[in-house]
Amino acid sequence: MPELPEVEIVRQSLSKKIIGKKINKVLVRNRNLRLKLKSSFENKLKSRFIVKIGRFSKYLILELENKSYCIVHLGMSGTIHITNNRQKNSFTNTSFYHSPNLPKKHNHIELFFNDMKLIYNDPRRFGFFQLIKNKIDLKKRFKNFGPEPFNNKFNLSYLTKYLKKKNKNIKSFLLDQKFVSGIGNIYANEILYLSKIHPLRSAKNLTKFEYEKIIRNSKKVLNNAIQKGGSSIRDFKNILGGTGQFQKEFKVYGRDKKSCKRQSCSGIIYKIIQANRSTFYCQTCQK
DNA sequence: AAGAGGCCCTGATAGC
DNA sequence: TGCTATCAGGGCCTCT
Repeated sequence: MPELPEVEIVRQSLSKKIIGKKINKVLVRNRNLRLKLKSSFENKLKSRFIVKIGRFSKYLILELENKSYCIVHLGMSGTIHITNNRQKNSFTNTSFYHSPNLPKKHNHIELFFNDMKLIYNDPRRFGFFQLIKNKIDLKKRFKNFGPEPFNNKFNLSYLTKYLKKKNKNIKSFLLDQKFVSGIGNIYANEILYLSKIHPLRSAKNLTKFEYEKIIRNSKKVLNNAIQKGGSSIRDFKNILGGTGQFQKEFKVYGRDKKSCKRQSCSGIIYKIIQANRSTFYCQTCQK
């Protein structure tokens, strides 16, 4: 599911709900997430206050008042919901309460606050919670990650230096978190479309102008997606159970055999498999 | 040592 | 209807 924009939406909405609140109780139903939860997990969170909710790349970072952290990754199918914890299954948001998509299975972790609880649901269990004891370790955790597209470090000299010596296609690099953090399969496809670059092009052979387009369009696509509340193609829900709207703006993702949305282009969108992932591109305007 | 490929897991959908 | 196969937004590990 979640690439940087979706995680940012969760961060923003969660911030409004649980900052300053105390975790009264921690309930774990399934410890076998991508990272197995240790037996000390509950006690390290219990009675702690949440002072801030940050985000790096596709990771949520809950900061606690004792300067430790809880990293949350949503994997492919993870969602976080906030509900009223007084009445069982009574959701604060009525549209969610009536939603047929109300999750029942796979609620693996619950954090109880005074007036509400946070529920982590993840059918595929590719996501995880990870406790980090201090700021130094937090820094270490992300030391091998490339900059986010919004970071000034993601600039022309960085791209040139990084890509010129390597032999891979540009799509693979956009998905490579060591190169750039936060882009996943949907947005990689959309960025290359906007940049009119064929996904199979060798990264080192792109022109300076094309590197600049990638930098510009990475920011643009992710910012637009955040503004639209993220993309919901199957699993993604915000914390009240609502869907994002950016999927309506997809130019290529999921548009196999459909016509190119560029007015001046009469091309068709093709789907290929690249590094085990679906790639969508316009045969005509992406060169 | 970069790069390709397999794998973790469940659920939705397509095809027979 | 019910089976099997395929695919899904991520990232880590292994092998060459």
